Amino acid sequence: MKGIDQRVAVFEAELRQAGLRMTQQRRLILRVLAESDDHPDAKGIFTRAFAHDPTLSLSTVYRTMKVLETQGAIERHAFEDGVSRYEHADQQHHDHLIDVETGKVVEFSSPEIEALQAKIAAELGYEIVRHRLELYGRKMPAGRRKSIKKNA
Amino acid sequence: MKGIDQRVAVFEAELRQAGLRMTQQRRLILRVLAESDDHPDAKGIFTRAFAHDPTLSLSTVYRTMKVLETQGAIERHAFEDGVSRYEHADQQHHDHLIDVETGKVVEFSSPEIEALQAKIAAELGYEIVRHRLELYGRKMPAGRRKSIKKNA
DNA sequence: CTTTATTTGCAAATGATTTGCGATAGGCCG
DNA sequence: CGGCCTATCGCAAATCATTTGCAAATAAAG
Repeated sequence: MKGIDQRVAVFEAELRQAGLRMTQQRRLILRVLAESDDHPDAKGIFTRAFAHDPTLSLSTVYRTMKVLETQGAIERHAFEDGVSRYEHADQQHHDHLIDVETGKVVEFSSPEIEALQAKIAAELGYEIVRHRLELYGRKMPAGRRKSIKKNA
Repeated sequence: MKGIDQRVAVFEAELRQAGLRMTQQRRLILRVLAESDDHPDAKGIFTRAFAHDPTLSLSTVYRTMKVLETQGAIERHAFEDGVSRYEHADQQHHDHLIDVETGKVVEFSSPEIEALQAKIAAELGYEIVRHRLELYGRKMPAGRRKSIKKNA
């Protein structure tokens, strides 16, 4: 858990510059987010934050998420379950692999896939603005990790 | 518009075999779907079908879509706007490119990307069950279709 | 410490999708 | 063809996640 205070400070500066305020609840939510290494949804964030401040309301969480997203401090994702999940944006771009059994989210990135996407879009006459790539998978029995053969 | 009746007949057989019934509304919705080459949502399907049968209800559309999906007759997608969109499933696998300006959906498929996905998943110890790949793009001025350079 | 515009909490409003229930109608039998 | 039985339908009410109106609370600036 290092760097959280700095991150909060940076965000506060951005807020100020946008004419917004750094409130107790925003500070708290920011902290909860920085301490999370998973992809919690609004209710999850609310629950964790509520433990520190029982006066916090769920709508404040939603409103704060929107502000954070607008400021580029977090990223919002909507996986198959439909709800919005969030993660702080201080990391490089990546996509997600979701374990269909446990719901666990694994991050990965592939320049090759990105390049292919750009190529495909270009062939169709488009340039990519953004994309969404989610793999839903099941853990393989350890041992045949390297065989990517056609035994699907 | 050919083959629709056959498609409906095939589906009717599948239904029967599952102990379900082929009703007027299911027939109608199936027809509307077969005649659509876009990716309509429940409301859109309802509107088109309602024009042929003003007694149809929206809940019936939702219920029917679930049945159709369970029977494997259609595929359901949820793009960024959140609503479920449907398309008939009698075509080979493909992904989607959504025009961010017009909302138009273009279909494409890329064996290379599929292969890369499988490879990445395998490296992480997973085998892919399914995936979701959506490109959100903007139409390029015709002329530089082939240049996929770094002029983003 | 006062002022003032931003935020908050709460409750009510949305919007998409689902569901309970009584009425309707397919599919099957005779 | 006439009925029976259960699947399905239409409708209204219920969910669920998320948003919003409004009055009270509170940052931030002077």
